[in-house]
Amino acid sequence: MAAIAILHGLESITGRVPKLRKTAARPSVCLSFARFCGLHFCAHCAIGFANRIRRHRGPSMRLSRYFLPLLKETPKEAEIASHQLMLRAGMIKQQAAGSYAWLPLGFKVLNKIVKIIEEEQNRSGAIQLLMPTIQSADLWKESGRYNAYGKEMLRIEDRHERDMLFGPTNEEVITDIFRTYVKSYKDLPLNLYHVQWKFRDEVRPRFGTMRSREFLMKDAYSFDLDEASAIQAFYRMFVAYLRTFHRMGLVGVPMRADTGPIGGDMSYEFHVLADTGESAVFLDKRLVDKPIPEIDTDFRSDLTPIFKDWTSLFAATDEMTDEAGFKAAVDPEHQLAARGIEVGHIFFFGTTYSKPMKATVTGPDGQAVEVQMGSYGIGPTRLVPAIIEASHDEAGIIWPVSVAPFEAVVINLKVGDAESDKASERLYEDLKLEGIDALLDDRDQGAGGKFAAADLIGIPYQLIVGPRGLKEGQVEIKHRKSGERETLSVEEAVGRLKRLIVPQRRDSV
RNA sequence: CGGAGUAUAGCGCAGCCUGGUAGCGCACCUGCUUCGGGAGCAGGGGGUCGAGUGUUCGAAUCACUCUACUCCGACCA
Repeated sequence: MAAIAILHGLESITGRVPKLRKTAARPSVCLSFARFCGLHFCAHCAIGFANRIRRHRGPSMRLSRYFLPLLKETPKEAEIASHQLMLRAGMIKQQAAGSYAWLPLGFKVLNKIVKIIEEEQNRSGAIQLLMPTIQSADLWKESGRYNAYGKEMLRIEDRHERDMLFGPTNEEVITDIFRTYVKSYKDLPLNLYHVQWKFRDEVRPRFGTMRSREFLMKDAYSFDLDEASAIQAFYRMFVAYLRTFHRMGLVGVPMRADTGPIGGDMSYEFHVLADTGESAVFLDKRLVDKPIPEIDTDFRSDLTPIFKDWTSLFAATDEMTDEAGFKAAVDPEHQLAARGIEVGHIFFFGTTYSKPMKATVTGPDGQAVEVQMGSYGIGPTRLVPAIIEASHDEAGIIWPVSVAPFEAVVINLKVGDAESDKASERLYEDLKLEGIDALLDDRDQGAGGKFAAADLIGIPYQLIVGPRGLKEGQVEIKHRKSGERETLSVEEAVGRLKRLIVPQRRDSV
C-alpha cells in the first residue's frame, strides 16, 4: 500500500494524472504494484476496477489512436483493383520500384496469412527455421547457378570485396545446412522451411506487391532417400497447399506446370482464379468446388489417392496446354477457361542440387546416396493482393474472416454523445473479451465517412452503434460481403457476432 | 532489355502551346455549427514546379542532358 501511495504521489507531483488516466499504462502499473504488495486490488483505483482489468487484455485498437492513412483518391500509378485498394486502405506505401513498406493494416493481414501457412506447414510435418537474406556467392558458384541466374539476382560486394548476393531463393543454403548435419538415411525424410524476404531484380515490377522485387516467400525443401519417398514428400506439400489456400478463403487450383530449366515432370502451380490474373488457365470447373482434405488428414499415410483424385481432373496453364488441347480433353459442360494468379509452386527436382553440392547420406547398405529433393514456394506478399482481386467490390475490400485485419469494427456514430460512447466502448471491450479481433472507430467525424472507411478496409462485420438505435436499446450489424443488415438488441450483439465469426475462421476445417 | 508516356503541396489535377515569379479540389491546422452513408461556414499553414546546364532583362513555361516512376511486350513466388 505504501508503494502504491508513493506511486500515485509521484504522479500527482508530476501532474500527469489526467493524461495517464486515459491510457492503459496507469491501471496496469497500479495492478502490478497491487499484486506486488499481495493485494487483489489497488486502493486508489478501486472504483471501476472491473472495467480496467478488461482493458488490459490485448492491445487497444481505437481508430482515433491507430495509424491508418486512408486515401480518398486513387494514386495514379495503380492499375489493378488490389493495388489501388491496398494504397487507399493504407496497407502499403511504395518506397521504390517494386519495393514496399507494409503499414500497420497491411502488416496485420500479412501476418495472418503467414500464420496460416506456418500452421499448415507444421501440420504436414515440415520444420521451420530461418536462413539469412544475404548469402555468400561461394555456394552459388558450387551449384553452378551464380553465372546461370543472370541479372535478376542482386549481387553485392562487401568491404573485403567478397561476392555476396541478396537471396532470390534458398536451395543452395538449405542444401549446405543439410549436408553439414545429416549423414544417415535414418534421419530422412526431412522437410525444412522458412518464411523470409527474397529479392529478385525483376525487369519490370508491377501491380503493387503482386510482382514486387522484394517479396516475402515461404520456401520449403524436402530431402528423401529415394524417388518414391520424395514423391510422398511432394504429395504432403500438395495437400498442405490445398488446405492453406482454402483456409484463406481462396480456391487454389493445382495445375500442371512447366518445370523450366530445373527439369523433371513433377511441378504444379497453384492458381487463384481472378480476371486480372497474369496467366491464362484451363480447367475442369469441378475442381473449383472440390472439398479439400480435412484437418485430420494423416500426413504419415500414403497420400497418393488424394493427389490422384485432384489431378485426375484437367487443369493446366497456357504454358502446358492450348485451347484446342483443352477442348479435346474436357467435356464441354465442365470446361472453364479463365485467368489465374500463381500463388504457389511446388517442384520435385531429384538430385539437381544434391549432386553438385555433394549432399549425400549413407544408405542402409553403407553406400553414399545423393538425396532426392523438392522445393515448395508460397508468396504471402502476393497472396494479399490475390485475395483482394478475388474478393472486392465498388466500395472496397471484402476480407474473408480468416485473414481480415480485424474481424469486426464497432462504429460509434456519434462520438461525444454519452450514451453512444458508453455503449460502443462497452461492446468493443466485450468483443475483445470474447476473443474477437475488434476495432473501435471512435473518430470524431461524420457517419458517412466511417461507413465508407469500414467498407474500404473490408472488415467483415460492422457493429453500428448510434443514439437513434440506442433509444430502443438496439444496434445494427452490417455484413460487409452480402450487404445484409440486421437490427438486434445491445445484449445480443456480441453473441451474434461471435457465432457469425468463429466458424469462418477456418482454423478447424 | 525493346517500345510509349509521366514528373507542379501528402493525394488527384490545372497552369506550359503564346516566358512576367504558382493555382484548384481533397487532406491538414484553428474556431463555431453539425453528426444514421465520404457535413457546412469562417480563417490559416504548406511548393528549391524531379535534377542539372543553357537561351533570356526574366524560365514551371523554350532547348539539351540526366534521374525517378508508370504503361505495353519478352521473363518470373
